[in-house]
Amino acid sequence: METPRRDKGKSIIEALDEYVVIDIETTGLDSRYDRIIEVAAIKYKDGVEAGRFSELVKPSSYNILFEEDLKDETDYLFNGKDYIQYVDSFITELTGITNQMLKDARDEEEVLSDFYGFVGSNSILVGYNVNFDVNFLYDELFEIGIQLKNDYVDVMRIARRVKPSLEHHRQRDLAEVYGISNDNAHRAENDCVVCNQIYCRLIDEINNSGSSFDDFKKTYSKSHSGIDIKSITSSKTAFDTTHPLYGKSVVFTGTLERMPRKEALQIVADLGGIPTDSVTKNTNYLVLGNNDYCKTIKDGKSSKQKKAEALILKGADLQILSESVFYDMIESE
DNA sequence: TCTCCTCGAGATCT
DNA sequence: CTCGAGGAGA
Repeated sequence: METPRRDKGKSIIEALDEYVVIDIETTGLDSRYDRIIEVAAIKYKDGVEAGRFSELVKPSSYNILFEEDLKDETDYLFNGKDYIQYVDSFITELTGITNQMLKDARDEEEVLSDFYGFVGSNSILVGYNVNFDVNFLYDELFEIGIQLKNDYVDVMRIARRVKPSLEHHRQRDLAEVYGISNDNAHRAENDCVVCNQIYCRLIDEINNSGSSFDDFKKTYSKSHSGIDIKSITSSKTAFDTTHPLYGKSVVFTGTLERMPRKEALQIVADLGGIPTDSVTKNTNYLVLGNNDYCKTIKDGKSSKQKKAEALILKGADLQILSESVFYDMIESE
């Protein structure tokens, strides 16, 4: 069971003059199972670098290999008892980071604590598909008692809008388009430098296009669903931690009878729950409103409900509630 | 037109 | 996750 990322910062579109570019390398793509192996952050102020942090990370967990798994191309360590592996050969190939390098690195608690100290709690983070990095960092910082709340600018999001004709919008593609050298790709510090150059070039391009960056921002402003889920936060600081909705991720489907969805989401937040708008493995409750009006739903079940039912079959910690049960829950405070 | 809600398709991070 | 397209209702 996982806990939702409470109070995680939100994705914003901004042309900042003060920010921190971040990048991490990890043992894989899945923040539930993989670990951070390198972190980097570079501060910029008014177009000038104002500090740099870059360090390898020794993960808190590793694989133990059996004798028969010791292939020539596999990079492993022998600690006197077991053959251990932080990273597999794919990651070593991709990043150039070896098990030997990680063995000599500081523990993740120390590095991440220093990293957060460098970045600060009020800075705005900039990165490429930076939600990936923020999720890993949120989870690993949370383990050492730090909550990462910084808002972040995803350069990839801007790149897609500025260069819609490009076939791909990977960091390396944008680097190529702008003629930015990318020799040390997939080392965190290098990727920060490259990401920053792409960010600056994109901003230049927007400002030179005849309209302002504010105009550019407006093309995002009308939120897609009508509800900006991240803007729903609780004004309270203390919660009843025994309330059934406390710490739970809640999703609504359909139209509620008694109140607009936005109001219901606000109530969830005020009870210490986490308002969410899509069903994932992290979802704890799905509240069913009325879907009668919606012709696209043929068999009476929304896609959210179907997804939730599938997750429940797989043993997820998720309950489907009727609207009235939801009202009972919020009134039993 | 604006608000609130839906589905489906398509990328990127290591 | 993000975005585009579209229904329903006021």
